[in-house]
Amino acid sequence: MPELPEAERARRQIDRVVGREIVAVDDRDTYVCRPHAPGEIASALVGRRLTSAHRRGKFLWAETDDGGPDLGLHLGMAGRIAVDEPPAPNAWDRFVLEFAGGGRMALRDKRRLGRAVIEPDLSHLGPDAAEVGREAFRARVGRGTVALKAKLLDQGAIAGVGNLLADETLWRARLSPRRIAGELSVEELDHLRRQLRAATRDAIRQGGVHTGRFIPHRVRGGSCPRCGTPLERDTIGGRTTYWCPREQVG
DNA sequence: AGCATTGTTTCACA
DNA sequence: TTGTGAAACAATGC
Repeated sequence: MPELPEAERARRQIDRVVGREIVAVDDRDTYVCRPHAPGEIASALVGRRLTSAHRRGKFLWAETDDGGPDLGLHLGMAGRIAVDEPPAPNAWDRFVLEFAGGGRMALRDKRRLGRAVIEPDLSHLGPDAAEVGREAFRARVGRGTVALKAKLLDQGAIAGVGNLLADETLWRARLSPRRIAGELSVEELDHLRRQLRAATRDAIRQGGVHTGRFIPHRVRGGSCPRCGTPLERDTIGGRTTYWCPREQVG
């Protein structure tokens, strides 16, 4: 599920535990917690409190009190943040904070591609896709010879757009995913940015990227919800891509 | 059985 | 050096 909208909802969950004292940490999953050894994150956090929750693109982090280290979290392909919910039955809680008084916060992730890390490095991330300014968007997205779809997915260009949000945005903007990023006009780039912000805002408000106008039709045999044309399907930028060959031309 | 999957990193290659 | 594309990663669901 996790793209920018899901990550923002996860950030708000983390916000709920700000101020609580951490009394125990389960960091035994050495894949999710790599490169940390078991107990490393625990010893850095036990006794502290989270003081704030932040997000850039799909990456989450929380600051800690008394100059403690930041805790970085990523939802990977299937993760979510579960606050004060009973432990998952299938060992899907890959990383857990337990708080004084019995509450808990878990990174719940079937696929195990999520991450928990101390002092995360965000230097490779571009500006958040929901907040990037017009000039930065033009400069970062409107360059290069890669397909437009692939450019939207490049977290170093702008951060937060995943496969579904990219398809939803391109459909709203009526731009082909195959366009060359560096060949878009300034007008097209500004229009694309506006549609991206709208799609993102709607998805956050309505509960996830699934709730888009295009995504429900994004299946084999699906057709364009505006004009009824059967959707095209191909791999672009390494990801399965659906689009309307009639409206998203060129 | 085989394939696809809403993400990221690494590596080979032009 | 820069950019691009494929593969690997883990696990589940159809």
